[in-house]
Amino acid sequence: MGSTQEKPVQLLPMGSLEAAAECLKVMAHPVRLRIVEILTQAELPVHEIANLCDLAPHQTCEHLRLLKGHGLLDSQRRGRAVFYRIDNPRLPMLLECIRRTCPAGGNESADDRKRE
Amino acid sequence: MGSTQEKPVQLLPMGSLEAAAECLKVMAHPVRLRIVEILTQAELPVHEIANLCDLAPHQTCEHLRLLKGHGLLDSQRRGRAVFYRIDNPRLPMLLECIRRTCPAGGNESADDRKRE
DNA sequence: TTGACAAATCGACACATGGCGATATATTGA
DNA sequence: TCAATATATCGCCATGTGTCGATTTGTCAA
Repeated sequence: MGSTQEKPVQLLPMGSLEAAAECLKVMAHPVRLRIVEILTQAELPVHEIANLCDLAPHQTCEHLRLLKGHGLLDSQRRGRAVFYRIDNPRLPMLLECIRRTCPAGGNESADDRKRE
Repeated sequence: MGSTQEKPVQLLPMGSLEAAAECLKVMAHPVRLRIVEILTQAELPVHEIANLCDLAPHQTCEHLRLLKGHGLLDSQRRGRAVFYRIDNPRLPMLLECIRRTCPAGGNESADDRKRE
């Protein structure tokens, strides 16, 4: 230890890892992954998101609030509906990363599954 | 609902999202991100990893055990040392995703980020 | 104004998790 | 055998998180 010979190891600053961990922590939930996946493709109001996720509206709200509270989503009210959209470039990239590392490749739609 | 105008929404099967969330949950920790980052570049014994992470050996063990328990790492004993290495293709890709979405681009090491 | 709908918030609970000290196991060399 | 090094595990406690029911706020139409 403490050798003068530094290893050719290039490491990210700890602050970046902490920020990334924070983001991953928020995203480490199947429903929130689904929400972000949906919002990648469309800007939608809460009750539509809840519908697509098969989730109670007020639970959907809590997930959305958490995501927005971490600067991952943005919202805008139109009439009585509030539309959410993605507000962080890390999210689409993370989703792409997940798609590419899914067992089946993840590029195909869900039609080869019985559900949904 | 039931409109004839359905959106071409392609969603991953829920099982894939649950598996991905599980993986993200394990990786949502700055130290474990650091460990995986290190192991991306070299196969190392526990005490070296602990050293690079500035962490107590037995804490390093716990992180390694958690990662291994989820099939993300593999280990091999050589003498009295146990070497760990990455055993899941999702990890390098996740790290790459993090590097590319870091504020500064994340390609440079921490020591040449003094100015600007 | 009232009523209906949409979204958000609050309080409480069970449960999981991280961090820590202490201890246990495994391997090597004397 | 024993001691030293290297890993691994255990028990405890404080904290964080997910989930739920109930309630509140905001908006529109009549």
